[in-house]
Amino acid sequence: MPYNLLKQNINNLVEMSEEDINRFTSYFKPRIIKKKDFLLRQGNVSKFEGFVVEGCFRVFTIDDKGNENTLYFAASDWWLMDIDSFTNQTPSNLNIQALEDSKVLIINRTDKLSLYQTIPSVEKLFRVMFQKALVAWQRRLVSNHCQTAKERYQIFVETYPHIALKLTDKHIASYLGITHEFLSKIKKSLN
Amino acid sequence: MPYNLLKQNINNLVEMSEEDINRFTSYFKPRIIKKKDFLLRQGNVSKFEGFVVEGCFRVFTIDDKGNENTLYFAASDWWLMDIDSFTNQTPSNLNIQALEDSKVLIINRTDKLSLYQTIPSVEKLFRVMFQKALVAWQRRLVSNHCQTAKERYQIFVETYPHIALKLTDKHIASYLGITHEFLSKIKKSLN
DNA sequence: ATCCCCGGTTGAACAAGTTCAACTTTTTTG
DNA sequence: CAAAAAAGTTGAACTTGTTCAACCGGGGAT
Repeated sequence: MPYNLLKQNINNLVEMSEEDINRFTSYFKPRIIKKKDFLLRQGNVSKFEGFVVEGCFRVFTIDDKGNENTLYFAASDWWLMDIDSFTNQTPSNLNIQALEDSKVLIINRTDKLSLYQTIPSVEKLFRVMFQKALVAWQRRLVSNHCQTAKERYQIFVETYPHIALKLTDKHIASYLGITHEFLSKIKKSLN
Repeated sequence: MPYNLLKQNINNLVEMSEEDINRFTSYFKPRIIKKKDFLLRQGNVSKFEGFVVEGCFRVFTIDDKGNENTLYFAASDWWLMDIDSFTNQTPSNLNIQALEDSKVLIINRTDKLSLYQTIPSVEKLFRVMFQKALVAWQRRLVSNHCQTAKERYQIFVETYPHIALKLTDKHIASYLGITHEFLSKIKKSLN
């Protein structure tokens, strides 16, 4: 039952009536994404938001110089969206790619926008979700400024050991904002 | 009329009835903060959220090694809060200090929490506000990973020329995540 | 089974940013 | 106004992280 995971996730964020939760989640459709396939490609306009039931995704952007930068990884129980493109219907700066065969629940934009209006607790759900995410992003920036790449690497693998297992060093390096060569040297220095 | 600026700011975020806006903003109390005084100190628990009417603030944290890191500056028309401490009532990691004599509108925690429940459009207001802020923080992290300090400095002064004028180089350096000595060398190289 | 492509490793030269210390200039305060 | 404090500058030595190029090894596609 993939919907149980979603419902549980919502329950951990806000108190919401059984009825509201059922109605809200009923708009999500399951979708299978094969390894290496894209849920969203840079340049396209995002029409959906997603919740990962199984598998793992990488959300990254490629800049003018061709550098890949990973914003975050989304494994089971994580949300997946390009807020900017979804909200403003502008071309996305993000790529969302499956790192392994994955299962997601998808809600489309039209449905979500109308649910904001018809189920007030959905506003609260996302207010709380964004609020939590904002704190995490602020912490990450400070961590980037105050800690060395080595420290950030250690904290990352300690904090997300299950996710780290699914990732190549290239992915981790692009998340930490360093080259994969340098990450290799960091790992060597840790022995 | 300081409340007009606040009302205008809200109107730019969401559509809200005259009545709701009036009721919501009526809970904000004006407060004067003198230059160098603190609206919040690291270690204390935040009981308020604020909106800057006049002046300028710096929101920063001091880490274990004694490094100051500036999360953001808040001049007129900006919101000012420690979301984490306000939400979870945990000791704050942030300092909020006035860089010049300033005027803010303050809402206390009890009032805000009850307004979330009594005025549904307040949920929406903050959902949209946090959503926008989240996009900005994601962009800032990518910018930090993909651009040099020199590039980030130039973009900062171009994007916020009016704020940059009020800041010392130390403040700007701690926002960019570099030492003030290095910022001095960057500025020299730009002549 | 084979090929090859991709991920990871290593080294050397280099660039970006830090540290510390000494000094000058500007701002604050009594 | 004077004195002191804070902000900014500069240089030299150092650390952190990058770039490029060469090499190794294993897993996927055919």
